[in-house]
Amino acid sequence: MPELPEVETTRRGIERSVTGRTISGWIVRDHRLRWPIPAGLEQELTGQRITRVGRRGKYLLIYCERGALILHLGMSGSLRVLKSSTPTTKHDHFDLLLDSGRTLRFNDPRRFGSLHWTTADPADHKLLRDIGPEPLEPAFDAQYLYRASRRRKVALKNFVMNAHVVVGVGNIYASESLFRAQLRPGRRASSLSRRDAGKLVRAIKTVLRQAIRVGGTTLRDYVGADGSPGYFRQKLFVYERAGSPCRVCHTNIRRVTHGQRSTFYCPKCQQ
DNA sequence: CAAAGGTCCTGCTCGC
DNA sequence: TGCGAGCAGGACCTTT
Repeated sequence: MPELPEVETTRRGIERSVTGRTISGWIVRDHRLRWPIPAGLEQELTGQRITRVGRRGKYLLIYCERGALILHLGMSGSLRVLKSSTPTTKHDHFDLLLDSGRTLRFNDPRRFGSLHWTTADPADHKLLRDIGPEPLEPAFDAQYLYRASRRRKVALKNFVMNAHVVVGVGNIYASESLFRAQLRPGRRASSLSRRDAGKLVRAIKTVLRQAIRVGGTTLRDYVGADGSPGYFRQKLFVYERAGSPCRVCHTNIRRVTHGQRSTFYCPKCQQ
């Protein structure tokens, strides 16, 4: 999916168009997502003003006067700001109509996305309650990651992709961050030294920040709120580069599988 | 046919 | 023996 940089790009992309606007309508065309879109939201939402657009991990938070929408883009979801008269296409699941004559439209072919409504603090929601720190916040530091990795037998790659350890790092950025930190993805998490933990934390922060700066990574479906792709794909060092020479040492990049997901690394740069 | 950016849930194993 | 945490695998989908 959309990993953290793509979700953050979407957040920034919709922020200006929706903040302060009043919701004038709600249309559900296909309620089938990871969980069915809650019924009765039209009553709930119509007439409310949107106060803020936030993000927690890969979840977008659309705060309204009397509650908040919690939206996940899943593997193939995208959220766009369009004129409400724009014709719909396949896999358009819902429209959040605004008093500006525009609409927030969610499209998701694979239906792994989700939408929840809460009148409580989203941080207390079941989906968000127990997840790890934000990778770009100071709380995510070498000491935290080092401690969290003690006695953990999983591969480092799976460890950093675990949302209970740190949020927002998915398959692309896990491989890219481990390359930048010069660490083998298949190593046991427990083998991290304090120094390695520091390198990995810095690598994750740098990679995510750089990706956000260029609007994320577009491989297939992903587009930002204005329909434009992200440009980080051109900056990838290892992801989807199996068989191609490493951009640093020219050794061929390898692809292996960890927990049914592809992992890419340079056998020379990453030890 | 395989694989594609996510993550929740289940059931098993391991170690205290 | 019992318990909880950690871990692997399955499940959910459509498209290329």
